[in-house]
Amino acid sequence: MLQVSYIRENRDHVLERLAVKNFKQPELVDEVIKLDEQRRQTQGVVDDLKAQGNASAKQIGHLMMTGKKEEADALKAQSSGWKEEIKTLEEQYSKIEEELNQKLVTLPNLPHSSVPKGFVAEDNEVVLENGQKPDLYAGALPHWELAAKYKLIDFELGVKITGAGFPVYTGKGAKLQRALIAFFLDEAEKAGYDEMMLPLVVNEASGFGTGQLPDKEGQMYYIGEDKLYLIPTAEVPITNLYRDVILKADELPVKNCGYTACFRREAGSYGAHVRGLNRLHQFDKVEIVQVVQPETSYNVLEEMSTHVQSLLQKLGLPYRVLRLCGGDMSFGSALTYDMETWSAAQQRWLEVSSVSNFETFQSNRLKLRFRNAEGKTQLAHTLNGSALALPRIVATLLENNQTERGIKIPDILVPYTKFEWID
RNA sequence: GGUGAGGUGCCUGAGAGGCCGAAAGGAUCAGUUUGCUAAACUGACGUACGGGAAACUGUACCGAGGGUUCGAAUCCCUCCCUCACCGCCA
Repeated sequence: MLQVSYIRENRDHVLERLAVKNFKQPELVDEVIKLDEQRRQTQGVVDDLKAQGNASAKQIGHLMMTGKKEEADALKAQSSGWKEEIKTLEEQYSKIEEELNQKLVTLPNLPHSSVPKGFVAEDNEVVLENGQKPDLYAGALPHWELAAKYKLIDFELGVKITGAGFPVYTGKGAKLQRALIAFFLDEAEKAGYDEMMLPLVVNEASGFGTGQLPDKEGQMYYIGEDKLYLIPTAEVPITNLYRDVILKADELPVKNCGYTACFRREAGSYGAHVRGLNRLHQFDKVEIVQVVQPETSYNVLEEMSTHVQSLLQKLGLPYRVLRLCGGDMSFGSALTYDMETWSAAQQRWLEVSSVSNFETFQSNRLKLRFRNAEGKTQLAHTLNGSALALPRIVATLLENNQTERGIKIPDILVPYTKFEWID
C-alpha cells in the first residue's frame, strides 16, 4: 500500500509511475488526495471539539471535588450539546477514512525507474542468459512422459485422491523432491538465511499484510469454517512474522528462509502449457525473505538474484534472467526479476523463480518499521524470492538430463538423493 | 467439545469512574562515579494521526466493537484471542 503522504506530495510522479504499470484508474490518485484533504480537515474540527469537551469534563471533576456542585451542574448542562456534533463528525470521519482506504488499497506499487514499459510477457527485458542448452537424443521425451516411464510421478493417482494439479510423487521421484528441498535449504543457510518451518495456513490479516488480499482473493484456497487461507507461498507466513514490529536498526537485515508446500487455485488457467509439472495446485518451494534498510534494498535484490542464479548454475541448468515489464509485474512489486530455465524437450522457458523488491509497499500494510539513526520509526523494505520452486526445476532436470541410459542426477545433488541415475 | 482463568507499555505487574498515557520493578539508552568490569546514583525511555519552520501542541489508543456518563483502562453488552484442567487424538 502506498503512503498517502507520499501520494499527496508527489502526485505527478505517482501518476507517471502508475502509467508504466498500465494502471487503468489514474483518477483514483486525485480521489485519494481529495479524500485525504477531507480527512485531515475533519480531524482538525473533531479534535478541537474533543479538546473542549475534555477540558470541561476536567473542570467539572475539579469542581465536584472542591464541593462546588452547582457550578458543576451548570457546566454539565452545557456539555451535552456538542456530544451530538462530535458523533456526527466522527461518523463522517470514519466514512471518509474507509473510502480512502478502499481506494488506497487498489493502487499498485510504483515500479522502479529501471522497469521497462510494456503490457505482456514479450515486453520483459532479458537481462542475461547463461548455460548451454542441451542437444537431446532423438527419442527424448517431455517430463510428463519421463515421469511415467520411470514411475516418478503419478498424476492419475493425484486426480483420484484429490484432483488435477495434485501429483503424487513416487519412488525416486519422491526422493528427488526431498533432495532438492534439502539442497536448497542448505544453500540458503550458507547464504546467511535463518531457516524456519511455518504454518501452511494463515489468517486474513496475514493475507492482507503481504498484499494477497484483497487483490488475489480468488487465487487462494479458503477454509471458511475457520476463516483461514492456504498459503500460496511461504512469503506470506514469513513476512508476516514481522507484522506490527518495530525492529532495531542493528537487527537489519533480517534474512529468513523456509520450505513449504504452496497452494494455488490457478482459477482461469487452462491450455496446453499446464501439462505435467508446468502448473500445479500444490507444489513445493523454498523461499527466501529479507527485511532491510531502504538504502540497501536494491543491492539486496541483486544479491538475492545472484543467490538464485548460483542454484541454477550448481544444478547445471541453462537459464535466463528477465526484468519484468510494468504490465507483467505483480501488484505489490517495485522491481521483479524472473528466472527461467530452458526445458529442452518442451523447447521453452519455464519460470522457476521470481525475486522482488516491494520497497515499503508491504511494510506499510504490515506496519513493519525500524528505528533509524535519528531514533524515528521508518518503514523497512521487504524482499522475497523463490530459491527455488521445485516442479519446473524437476521438469527441466528430467528433460535436460535424459540420456538413452536414463536420467543423470547432477553431481551436487547426489549426496542428497544417494543415487546417480534414474533408470 | 466441556469447564475455569485472563487479555494493561519492550517484559513483569499495579490501577477498580475524574488527580491515569497509565504506579513500581526489570530491560534498554545517555550521563556521573570507576584502573577495567560490576555495582550505585541521575536522567531519558510507547505508537499513530492532525497543527506548527521549530520549540511545542491537540486527539486517539489499556484485546476489538458498541453502550452508560459531563468524564471510562476502570461500569454494562457483543465478539475475538490466549492460557489452564478434563475429554478426544497425532
